[in-house]
Amino acid sequence: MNTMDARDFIQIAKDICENTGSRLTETRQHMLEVLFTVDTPKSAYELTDDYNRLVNSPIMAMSVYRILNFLASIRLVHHLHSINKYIICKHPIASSENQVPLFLICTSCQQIEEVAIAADLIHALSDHAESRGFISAGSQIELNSLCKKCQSIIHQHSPGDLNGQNPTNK
Amino acid sequence: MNTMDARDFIQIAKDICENTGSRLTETRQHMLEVLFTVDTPKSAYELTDDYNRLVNSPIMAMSVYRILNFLASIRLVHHLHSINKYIICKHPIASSENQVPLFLICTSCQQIEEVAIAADLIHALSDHAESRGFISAGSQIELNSLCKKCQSIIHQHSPGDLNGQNPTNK
DNA sequence: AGTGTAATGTTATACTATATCATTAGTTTG
DNA sequence: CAAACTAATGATATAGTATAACATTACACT
Repeated sequence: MNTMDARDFIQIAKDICENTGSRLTETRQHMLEVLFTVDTPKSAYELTDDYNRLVNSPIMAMSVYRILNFLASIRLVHHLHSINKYIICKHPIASSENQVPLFLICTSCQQIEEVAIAADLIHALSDHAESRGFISAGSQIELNSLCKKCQSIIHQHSPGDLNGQNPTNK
Repeated sequence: MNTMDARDFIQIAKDICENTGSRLTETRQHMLEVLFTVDTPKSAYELTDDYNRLVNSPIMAMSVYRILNFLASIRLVHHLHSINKYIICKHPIASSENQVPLFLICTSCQQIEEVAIAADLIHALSDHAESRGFISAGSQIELNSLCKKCQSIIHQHSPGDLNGQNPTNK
């Protein structure tokens, strides 16, 4: 399905930048490569470490934030709010079509699946919004879930508590 | 629509606590009253200030986090990840029914509307999850939107940019 | 009253994010 | 080509968010 390599991403990024008057600088390009390599949600500081491990000229967190914001603005990176981490966009093409990213986030092991779904599927939701006077502004949807692996693990240990909502202080 | 007052919330909280072996302490109760009073999404530190303004015996942020986590675990408080703020649950009854909270978040003024929607409406989404081996774990859905007021304001100033995704560094 | 546990107090610290100003690197224009 | 302009990054400081760890208090149950 996802047969794109890092070069494809960089080419797409270049195209977007040309169309918007921004530039795909060396650091931005390196960051894309790092994101493509790690391919798992990471915090900005984790990405700073990854960058400095994988790229010769070091970078600071401040710059990483700026670059992540930039890459998110051209929709090549997603910020997953519910776990506060960043991940490369798996379907950069879909942005031109009528699609919305759906993120399945395993609340146990934080494995992610990004699925591009038809925007129609959230029409029922945006209808609710409109009935309240809101208009939906193309937000991604994050679905707390359990991946197959963690389903079986948790089933062994505590069948019944699938959402970690037990009242507790810890 | 929402005719509940603070006492109703506290009664519900008491019932939940009785059923789960936890306790609705004075601080927890006060926090519920504060949340009910402010009735707008606030950060944990903002709530700390509010609490200390409204309640006589002072509290520290550490305790606020613990109490917010507790109240979220019994679903009387929602943590809105996309803006990283907390708000009281407007539909505490719905938890027993087959409903899911949908949050309309105005990305401009951060006004919130909480709507309880039928869980069926997100079946199409959880079907996607299942096809990937994930099972959905009752997550809330946050929809970035624009409220009526901000729609007109933004329409006056920059028609066309409704989602703030312009590539930029600022 | 004594024991066990839940909840909070207290202090410290880790983690996340942005403000600000200086500098560099392209781009445009004369 | 040099001057002027703007985008992007470097560098430092600081704001804002969250949790760890241990002490203490309050309630619950024999």
